Amino acid sequence: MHAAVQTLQPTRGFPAIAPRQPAAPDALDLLEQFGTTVTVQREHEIHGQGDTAEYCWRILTGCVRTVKLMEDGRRQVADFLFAGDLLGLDDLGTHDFAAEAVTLVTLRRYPRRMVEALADGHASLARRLRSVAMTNLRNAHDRMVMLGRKTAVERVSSFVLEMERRATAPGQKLVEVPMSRTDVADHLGLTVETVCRILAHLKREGTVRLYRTGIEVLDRVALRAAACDARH
Amino acid sequence: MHAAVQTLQPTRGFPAIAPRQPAAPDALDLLEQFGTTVTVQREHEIHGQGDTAEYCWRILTGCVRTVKLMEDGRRQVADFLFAGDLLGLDDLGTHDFAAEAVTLVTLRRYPRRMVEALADGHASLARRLRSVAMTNLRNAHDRMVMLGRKTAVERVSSFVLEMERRATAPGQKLVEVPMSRTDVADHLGLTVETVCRILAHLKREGTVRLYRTGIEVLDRVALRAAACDARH
DNA sequence: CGCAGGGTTGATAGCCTTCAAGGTCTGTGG
DNA sequence: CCACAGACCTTGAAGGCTATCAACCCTGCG
Repeated sequence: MHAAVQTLQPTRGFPAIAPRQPAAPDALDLLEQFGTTVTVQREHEIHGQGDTAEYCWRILTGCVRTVKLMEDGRRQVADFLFAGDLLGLDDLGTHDFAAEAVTLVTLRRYPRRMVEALADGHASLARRLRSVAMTNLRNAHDRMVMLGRKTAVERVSSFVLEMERRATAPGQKLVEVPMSRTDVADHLGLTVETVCRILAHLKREGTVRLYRTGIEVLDRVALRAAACDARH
Repeated sequence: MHAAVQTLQPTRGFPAIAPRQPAAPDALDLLEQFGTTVTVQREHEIHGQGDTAEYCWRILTGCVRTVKLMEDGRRQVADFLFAGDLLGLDDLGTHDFAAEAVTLVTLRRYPRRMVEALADGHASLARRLRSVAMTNLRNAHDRMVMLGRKTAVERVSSFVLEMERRATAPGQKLVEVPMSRTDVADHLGLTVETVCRILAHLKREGTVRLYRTGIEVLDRVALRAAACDARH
């Protein structure tokens, strides 16, 4: 959300997204003195599934996906994270999913041990950590409804709307969609082909326009209707 | 909407399940002085979706379901809770789902305001609250894999195994399944008919035996195989 | 220029849903 | 005690949504 900016040149490809609250005081600032800035190349791992949770991160630029794998290779993308989002705070001793860089990513890294220690002494930080976990839990519940009860059209439409909300640079019309169709499919519990077909359908209907790494929403009303009420 | 809430003593009917850690000191004990024991009749609401989060609860006996509803009536049961489980701790200002009694339920109720206040002064409680939220988050992630990537047979098999782990009285062979087939279906993202058919299938295979309000696992190896590896 | 990987589109198959009809159990009232 | 109503459960048949399989396109890159 704001983070003292590091000594890094802007990355090409994926634009930094402006923070929601430019200069609000945040209990997480307490961590700043223990932070280190790191970069991770695209498609590289930030942490693995089952890794001991030594660090947590705040995303400065780029896009991260959190992934759970089944033994036979079936994959579920739990979430996509963007600039300002937090990663790895809400884990017990080990990370229960892998985190991978979708684009080139810059992160601010904090030792979990320090987070825990500081939280013991600062109730405001403890509250903030709880709030983060609860927000993530709420999102997880929404996603359970999506995966359990929504049709393919509703899932894809919901996804586009969520990306519009979370991954659009201010003043931009274009929704950044840096992840592959496979990533989207594994996030929505669908196949690549189904995601493609539904995006093509939305395009034919004049609801969206598709670009190389982005989507433009042309008819937000129609998209919202498709997101919640695709069955007639 | 807090129907049928009354202070009362322990009920018979649904057997109490022994807590995991009989006498371990628990930071949540700090809340005990602010607790009230209440009962809720079966099929009555404990809190509604969107209610302000005034209270949280610990379940003493019975079974609770947490439910999210879509406008058109589609329903997702996020979780089933049993004796020893906590409810409503991991919400922000409002509950983002409803909690309903599946059976007659007895609860220990605590004011959220007190929880927050105590947590500010007791780091151990704050840690415990974080741990609860993180455990729930982890479960939610597992459920996302189930809903997004598992087949119907795998979901039902996983469900039976989970109930065996969470809802079996110690020394009992019978897995208590107090919720209706509809509840199970809405939990697994399936229809009632599919749940029935798959249970019947598992019965024919000799994997389980079905009773009125319970299931007996006859072949745990086969069930585990069906839970993770139903595709050949 | 050829190759590799991702994206798109088409045809077919299959899993699960939908629709329909009985069956079973429980609580209630005669 | 028995009959009956209603809710839930079970099973069958047919259809639809999405997956699977396959081919082709497009783009970036060595």
